[in-house]
Amino acid sequence: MSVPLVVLRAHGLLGRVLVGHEVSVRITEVEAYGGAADPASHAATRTARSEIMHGEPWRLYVYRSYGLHSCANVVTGPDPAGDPAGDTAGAVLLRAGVVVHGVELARARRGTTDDDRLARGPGNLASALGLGLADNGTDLLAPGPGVRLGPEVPAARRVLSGPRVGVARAADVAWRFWLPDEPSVSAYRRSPRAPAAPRPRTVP
DNA sequence: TAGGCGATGACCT
DNA sequence: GGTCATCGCCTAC
Repeated sequence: MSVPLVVLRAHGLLGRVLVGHEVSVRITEVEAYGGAADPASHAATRTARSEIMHGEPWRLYVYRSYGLHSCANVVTGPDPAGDPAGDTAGAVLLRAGVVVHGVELARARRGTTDDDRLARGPGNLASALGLGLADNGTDLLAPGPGVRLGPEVPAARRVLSGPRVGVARAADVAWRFWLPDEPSVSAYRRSPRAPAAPRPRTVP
């Protein structure tokens, strides 16, 4: 079985720079979400909000969580190899990063001077970049000012993976990826609504 | 149209 | 470790 496109895209985004509103972040942690077949994905139910996930790849999908935090995703587009219908609307949630440009502005937006925590967690990352619902649908590859992705970077030599944070469904799918030895990577927390984790068969 | 939920994060013990 | 703020969506009626 081939690796889903969204997982390849998630790996490719690690180490890449996302330029926001006068702040740039090097991405250190991501989560992959499949399309209709992934019950944890917003694309599992096709609604007005998730419609963008079924559209063009490399668009920014911003949604609001708990009424307080904005979370930013990169739409990866259909995966013809993964679904004969080509209708697996994948997206990669940007979970954490390191501010590499505009640190002062990011500190002001976040209200902290702890640089490791400026973009730690999806809500904080979006906050540091100044991303909001107004940025939803932005073409991340379009040249010029505005939110966009920096150039591709060589694949990371080592990428760690684990279960996705905070999801109630498909909570044990290890589609969370992060770079080792990065203090900006957020801590794992299982959703209280997720069923109990399977007991590991061997102790590492 | 009303009610409930959630891909969070900060704070408290 | 646990609790809770807070509001945009989604679903059911």
